[in-house]
Amino acid sequence: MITLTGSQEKAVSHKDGPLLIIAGPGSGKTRVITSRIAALISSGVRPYNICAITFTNKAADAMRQRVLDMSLPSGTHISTFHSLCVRILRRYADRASIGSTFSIYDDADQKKCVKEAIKQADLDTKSFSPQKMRAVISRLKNNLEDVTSFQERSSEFFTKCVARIYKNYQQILTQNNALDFDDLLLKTAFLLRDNSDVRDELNNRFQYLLVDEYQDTNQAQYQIARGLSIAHGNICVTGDPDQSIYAWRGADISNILAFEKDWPEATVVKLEKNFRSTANILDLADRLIVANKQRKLKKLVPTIPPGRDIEANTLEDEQAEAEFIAENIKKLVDNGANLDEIAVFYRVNSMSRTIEEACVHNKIPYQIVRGVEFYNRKEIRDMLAYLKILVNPEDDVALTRIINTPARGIGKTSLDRMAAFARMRNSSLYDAAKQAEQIETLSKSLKAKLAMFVDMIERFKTDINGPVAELMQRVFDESKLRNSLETVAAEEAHSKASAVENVEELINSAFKYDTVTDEPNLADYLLQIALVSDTDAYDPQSGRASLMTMHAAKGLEFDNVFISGLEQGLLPHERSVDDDKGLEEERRLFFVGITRARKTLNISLARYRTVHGQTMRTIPSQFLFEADIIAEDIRQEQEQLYEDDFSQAFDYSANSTAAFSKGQAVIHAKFGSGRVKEFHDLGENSIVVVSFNTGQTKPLMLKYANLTKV
DNA sequence: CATAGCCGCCTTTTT
DNA sequence: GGCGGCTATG
Repeated sequence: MITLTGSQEKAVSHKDGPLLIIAGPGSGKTRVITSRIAALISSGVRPYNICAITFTNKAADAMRQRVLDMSLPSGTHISTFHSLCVRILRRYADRASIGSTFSIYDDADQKKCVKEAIKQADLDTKSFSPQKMRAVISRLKNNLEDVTSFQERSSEFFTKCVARIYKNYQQILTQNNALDFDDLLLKTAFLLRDNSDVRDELNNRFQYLLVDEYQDTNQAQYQIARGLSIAHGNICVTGDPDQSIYAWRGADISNILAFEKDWPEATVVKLEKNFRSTANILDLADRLIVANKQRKLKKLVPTIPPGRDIEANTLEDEQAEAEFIAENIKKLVDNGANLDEIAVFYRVNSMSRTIEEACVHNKIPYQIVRGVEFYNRKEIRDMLAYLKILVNPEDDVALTRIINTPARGIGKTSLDRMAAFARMRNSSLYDAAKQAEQIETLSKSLKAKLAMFVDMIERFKTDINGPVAELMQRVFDESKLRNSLETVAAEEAHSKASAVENVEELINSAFKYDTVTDEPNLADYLLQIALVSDTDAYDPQSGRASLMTMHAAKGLEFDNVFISGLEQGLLPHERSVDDDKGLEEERRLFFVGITRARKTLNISLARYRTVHGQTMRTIPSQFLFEADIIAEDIRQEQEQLYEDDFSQAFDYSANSTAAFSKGQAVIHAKFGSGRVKEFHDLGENSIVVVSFNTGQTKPLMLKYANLTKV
């Protein structure tokens, strides 16, 4: 039997009208949401009329499971914003002026299209890098700025160029009958804004709206939530401004701060008690987060005794750190801990490898919760491109990818000729392939090859309505993709997890989809899989330790947590420290990491770390000092180190030509030119701190840095 | 048209 | 250090 606190009770039983739940970490927020769904249902609301929106698929799955566990009648819509938008857009495709069989483009597809858009605008990809332009366009879309409004707003040369790229990019997407991730939100927001009948219909369909992690909604998501509840005002949002860690993706913390202004009659419930972590852990989290100025004052109220002290340790390098973590995991297990209850967090995915190796070495079973690595594999993308073209023949990106994969003698020249033909006819590449006979520039043998290709695709197409796994198996075999992957694998027998196995894993997941879906079909499967990331594969009962980024850790909790890499440049990350906003978000990220831990928290850093092939002396994270975590240990060590450095530097530089003096202009192979800011002479371990012209300041180990004096 | 080899580019976090 | 894309060669 679960007892609710007074404020939880209030949040659960609140019925009509807007409700804002400000909930700190570990406050039982998810339980409150599910209980609220139950309360709504028992008061007579049909599950069908309830819509709950979560931040990740993983969270949606967990909530669905909880609803099941409570034996509630099914029918409640539970999904992420993106999945909900896909459903809405498919249903109202004509109203939104999009084809109902649209492809969803991810980052890599987007980048290809942006590159093409830059070329079409006669701009060079050096001054306008596809990567950057992609990010700029993404940001514009998240802020609901469409091509027209951006064009009107741009007056300077640069922004005008961006506007042209944006326009071309959007045109390319339309031609391919494709939407990118951001379009899913933007098109839905505009659909709701511009069509009162659609809005009314959806308000009637979803009479109660719940949005979790509201602090991480961006402008587009905000407008969707508002549009979906404007008629009835039955919108319940939960969030914690201190856990906002997606501003880089357009998340707007003011959405939650302004909720009471949007809905003046809103009921506000605060859940401040923490039922998760020991008082020691919460103390630390509190000490850290008070440094943030952009926040509403809030204190974590512990309900659990102090427990174990927070551990903090400095290790020699990242291998030693990983080894240290692995050994401590072993100790925990020896003392009876369950591996499911152990997690290692880091700032960037690339740090997983060292820790993974240490786990292997120490025979610790582990699972890595990665971003999108699986779906970024070449063989997976190839396979999915085959499937996409079956559903959406307009998808030129998919067709370009597979028309000669595996090699079937249709090279770049032929593709260019087809593209010219397609442009003339204003048709797709696949259409050009179909009409190959009429393309005069193509040789006879090419026409035959294209006919065979088209024939194959058309044969696959007959099976798109029905179970997916079987079709995928066929495509894999008959396209000869399997064959070509096997050949490659045979040549390099030592290759990693084989490409064939990866595709088979994909087919397995499709088989699962077939079994749990009422009317499985390829179009539906592709839309679903486009929104799935590896992160969703996290299995809370795998019997293995979990390795993940702090972003991926959002919403999870573990008895024992390790946080690694507490170093300047890493946490806070160097790309985030330019302004206070970025720094505060990094602080919140660390806050999220800390508050995942129930019982023990183990923080670590390395003195030396090799990043991108450069071994560098690290500087302990400012957060350690701010939160007064390892005051003595590290502070003493730091002071000692710097004293040693300076005295030696003084002695050494007096009679050495190798020494770098302050202000010396230098050139570095990677970072370009800069000036020496500090020089710590430690013999062969000397460190030069250089402030580069790029604006970055880096401590470099002399023996690795390969610096040239100018 | 295919292949191999080289160059240059990027590398924060994710739906 | 890894990948995609480009170029030179067969």
